[in-house]
Amino acid sequence: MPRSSADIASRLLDSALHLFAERTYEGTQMPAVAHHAQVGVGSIYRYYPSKEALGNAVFRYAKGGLLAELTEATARPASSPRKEFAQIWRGFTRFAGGSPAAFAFLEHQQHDTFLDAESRVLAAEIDAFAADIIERGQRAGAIRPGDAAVLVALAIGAFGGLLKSIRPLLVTDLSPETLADAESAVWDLLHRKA
Amino acid sequence: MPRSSADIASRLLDSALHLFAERTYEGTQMPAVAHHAQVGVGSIYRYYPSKEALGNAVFRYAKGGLLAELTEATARPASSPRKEFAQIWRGFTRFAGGSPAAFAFLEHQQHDTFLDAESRVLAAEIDAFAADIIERGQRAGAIRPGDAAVLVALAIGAFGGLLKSIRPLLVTDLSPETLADAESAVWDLLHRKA
Amino acid sequence: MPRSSADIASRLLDSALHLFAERTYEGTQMPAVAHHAQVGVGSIYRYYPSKEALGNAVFRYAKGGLLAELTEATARPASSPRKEFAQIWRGFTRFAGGSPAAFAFLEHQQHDTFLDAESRVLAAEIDAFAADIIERGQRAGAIRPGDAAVLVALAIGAFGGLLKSIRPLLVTDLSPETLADAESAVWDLLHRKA
Amino acid sequence: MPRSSADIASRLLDSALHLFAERTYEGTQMPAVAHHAQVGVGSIYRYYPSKEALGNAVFRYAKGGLLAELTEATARPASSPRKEFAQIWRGFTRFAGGSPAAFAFLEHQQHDTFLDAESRVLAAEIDAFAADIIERGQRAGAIRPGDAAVLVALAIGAFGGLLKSIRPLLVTDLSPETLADAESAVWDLLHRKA
DNA sequence: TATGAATGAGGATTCATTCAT
DNA sequence: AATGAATGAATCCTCATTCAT
Repeated sequence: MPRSSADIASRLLDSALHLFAERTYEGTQMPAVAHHAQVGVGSIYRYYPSKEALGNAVFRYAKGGLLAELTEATARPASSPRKEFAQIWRGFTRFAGGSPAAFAFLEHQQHDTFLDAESRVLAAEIDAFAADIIERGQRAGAIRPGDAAVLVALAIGAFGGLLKSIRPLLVTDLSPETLADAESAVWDLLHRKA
Repeated sequence: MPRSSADIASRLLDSALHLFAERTYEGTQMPAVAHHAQVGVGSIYRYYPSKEALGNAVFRYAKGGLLAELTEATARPASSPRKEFAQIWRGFTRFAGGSPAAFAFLEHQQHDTFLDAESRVLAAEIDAFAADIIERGQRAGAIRPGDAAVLVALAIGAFGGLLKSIRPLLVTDLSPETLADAESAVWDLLHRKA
Repeated sequence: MPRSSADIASRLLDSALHLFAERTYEGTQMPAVAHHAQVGVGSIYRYYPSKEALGNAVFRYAKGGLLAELTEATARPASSPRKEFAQIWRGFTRFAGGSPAAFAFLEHQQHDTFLDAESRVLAAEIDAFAADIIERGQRAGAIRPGDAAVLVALAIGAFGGLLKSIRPLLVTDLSPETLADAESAVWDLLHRKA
Repeated sequence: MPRSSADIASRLLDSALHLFAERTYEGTQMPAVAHHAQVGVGSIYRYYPSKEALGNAVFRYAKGGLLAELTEATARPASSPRKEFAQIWRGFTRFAGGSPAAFAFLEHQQHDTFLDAESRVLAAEIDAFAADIIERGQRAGAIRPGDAAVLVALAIGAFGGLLKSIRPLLVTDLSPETLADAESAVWDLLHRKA
């Protein structure tokens, strides 16, 4: 089972993501990452110049994954705001189901200690993406008025809360009914009542 | 102005809370806590046997503060589930406004690394308290059916998201209108539609 | 035998000087310095922020010691250039005898890797001090003409070579006759022949 | 343009010499040597079993070069001790001019950490060669009496000091006059005065 | 034969904790 | 009781050396 360079780099990314998600960036030691990735400590530094760089790579990997999922989920035009919300919900669900660690890691609030400028830009992009959808819904009269950023925060917060409430953070452990109930609850949070 | 024991102990708690909220439990050094509390490093150990103990004390201090606020907010019986929700919302708002650091700290997901059994019990109590209120509302037909824990998670998550969206985490920076809008949005999340 | 702060700082300086002289700055490990000074590794960092800072402190300590010795040796005016040379020679001899490690360390050529600006200034001062004496001797007609810096380099180089030739670098191991012979040889190197 | 084995081995030697001279043996990394020699790191180990072995090879290469230069310079019998000294001086000058790095490297004092027995023998040979010349001069009454080793040390030290005083260590940067002046100064150091 | 990615022991530095004052 | 200097285990990172290609 020969390991290519890309292989090692990505295994390091995955290992770091898992450990950071579980025990915090600060609480994870480089040797632990190496061990989890089944690689020598020194090898980490061949791919990432420092722990901080690794932290940023992990952040961008996770955030980028979410962005990709959302982009894909909303690729085909939805026939109604409710449908578009369903697409988004599905994107989040798939992302959280496919990469629970990535979702958990992004939920952490302590990124400020190591994020660099580029990472912050990416984070802002996602926020803009989400705010844009909300604003379209508002113009269509389907979503309640008010600061789009606030509505985004409420909705994503709710989704995050839902995930946090289950251990380990596996959406797949939620029954389809529970998930559907949660979806309509969050839709009601956003929806403009008649 | 000699300082009483209780004085030092509580200043340490406050300082630790602030720093933990800002830079993570793992990312905060004991000397930093001592410095912030204007106390010698050695003194910390007269009040808290270890960093872990301090971390748990801080957690219980914060969680206990929230519980107290919620208990007080719901002290007088509410005339309707919507009113009771308003009480709860007010409790959260007051708590987050009065101790932003405490709220921020509780939002961190990484407590698992240092929480002891007693702290976990306290955390469970709050959850039970919240679930109980939801269940009462469900029995009264005012809150949508479904797993109460899930609804709690969604609502608290939404509130947390709202707070996270503003920097620094100061509810007091939100306009009364925004806050009111958010409150009804979250109520709609919980409310059983006709 | 309680150890004062100044005590530790200076013992660290001495230990580092000895080890740097013996095995190079690069070849000396911080734990070795700590061990030699009978101090914990961490303590080094209470007095010197980094190995580089320690290296510079050692350099300034050694160079400053030489400057002090030379200043003292030439404190009282000499009645002739030859007498002044004898004073200088005595200064070097006393310095090399009293702090063999300091002399040996200064003879190393590899300081460039860690010296900071302040250290370089000090080094330049000594050079100026020496050049000044040579120039006075030249004006008095006692020292051969030519670039003073070159003459300084030749004379100090000769003295350094003398020291290097004995192991361990102890001037005190040289017989008074040998030392006197060397002194007149170096004087002849400088002296203007009739 | 495939490179022969000897080619690689000698380029490694040159590169190592340059880097060792500039940044110390301890301060030079094997990858840096490989890079400078435009060779893969692994290749070093095909020619030199270890860094220590490379260090010794470099030392012997440099010291051997000096010995060769001196041997050649003194090949034809000199008509007087002063002429013989001129030959030696010329040998040193040519060596230092032709291989500044080699000369600089030999001036380092810290070889003790890695020199093996064979290298020490070679070093002793050079010393003997020089002492022998001095002793012949003494017997001829041209050089001052005293320990030959001490005189060698003084003279070579002076020459070394001269070189050190210029940056970068290039004899070729010294004017012919300065060089001639220095030569007679050092001769006066050795010369028996009437 | 030449390479350079992979390794892990070793080096500089940090920080929770102790203890003499 | 309060302090903060001292400590050394633990952390991040480097680099001599190996080995599969």
